[in-house]
Amino acid sequence: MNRSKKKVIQIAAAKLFRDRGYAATSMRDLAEAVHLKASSLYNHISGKEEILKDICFETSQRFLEALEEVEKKDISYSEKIRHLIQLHIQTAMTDVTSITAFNDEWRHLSEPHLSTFKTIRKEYENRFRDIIQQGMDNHQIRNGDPTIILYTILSSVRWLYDWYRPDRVLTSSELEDSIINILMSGIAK
Amino acid sequence: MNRSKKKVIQIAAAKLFRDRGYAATSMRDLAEAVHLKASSLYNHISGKEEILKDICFETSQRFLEALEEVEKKDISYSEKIRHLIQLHIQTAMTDVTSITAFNDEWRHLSEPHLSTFKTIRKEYENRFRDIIQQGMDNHQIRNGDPTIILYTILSSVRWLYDWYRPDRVLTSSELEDSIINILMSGIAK
DNA sequence: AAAATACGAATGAACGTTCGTTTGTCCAAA
DNA sequence: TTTGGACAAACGAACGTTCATTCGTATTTT
Repeated sequence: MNRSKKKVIQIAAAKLFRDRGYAATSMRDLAEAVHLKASSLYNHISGKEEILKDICFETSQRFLEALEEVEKKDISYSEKIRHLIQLHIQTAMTDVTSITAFNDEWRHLSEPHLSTFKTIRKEYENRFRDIIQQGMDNHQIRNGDPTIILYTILSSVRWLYDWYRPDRVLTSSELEDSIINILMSGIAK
Repeated sequence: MNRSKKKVIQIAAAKLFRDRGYAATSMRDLAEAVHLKASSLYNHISGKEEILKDICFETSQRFLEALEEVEKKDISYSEKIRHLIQLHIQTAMTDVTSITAFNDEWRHLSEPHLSTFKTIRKEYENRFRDIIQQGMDNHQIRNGDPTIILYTILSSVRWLYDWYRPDRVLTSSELEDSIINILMSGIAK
């Protein structure tokens, strides 16, 4: 039944990890956030790192699945890139918490999870970069170093989870359009 | 006399803060990095947070001074923005370490430093945003939400200090040109 | 229906470890 | 002779985690 309690802990943890970072979040902090004592947490999870591990791998799983779908779509390469940018923006806004772990806190994983995560992340980047490269080969994307383009895209949306809170006046699609427009067409007139 | 020793500690600390984060860096780790014992550090610094504080405020000081210079320059607004992007790229590459503290680890500051830092940072952002706004008013920059543009620019270079190491094949000016080109003109053909 | 059993969930107390920091001592340079 | 720097030892506090126990609620046995 109560599979939900683990999820509750995970979500509260993701929120704390975002606000204070993994290392600066104590199990007692986390316990308080879910109205428990620290010791009670261990009825639901096996340890602090398990939480981080679960968040990281669930998020990477979601990104990989979404990438897979984009790859399969029968659309132009620049349209695929558009979709992927959209994916990152959407994820940053709908899943404000997990993104932090995925982007920043994964380095606190210990082996063997750390290596596994790095491999998965590297694979995601490679496949994203392939799409950029193909976009260049097909004259849909301006020539340049695909790695620089990749990382610039990936990090250009990193401010969203520091900044974006669901109660903003800006709708998500306005944000989406603006950012995609900057990355695709630049800010200069 | 030995003001230099404090600087050595500060630089080693910045490096560790970048690699492991402030909270996950112990004074014993730091001591080892400068070939001292933990207790000896206190002959040169007053505590862990002082290091972080110094890094954060020295870096913000440098950014503010550079901004000031750009503001004074008699060039177009899009050229000013170009200069500011350049500033962030250059800083990320020449001062790989401090940037982390300035971008990520400042939140571990405690009051009153935290509030002071936030204020300074906010001021920097406001003046940067003003330049973007003026660029729009003078039809040099595409219309849009200046805040979105600001944060997209600021975070689009965030990958550099995770990724860039001085021993790369890519020269800094190649990197500069590429990133500025993406932000100013976009990636689409 | 009542009694016995099993189990999930929560807790306080305590564990060993590591944290940042302080203290007192020693030595070398000035 | 003074002073600055390095160090070992020790400090209380906080860390993640374990453990024995308790409570309430199902499930099974009588």
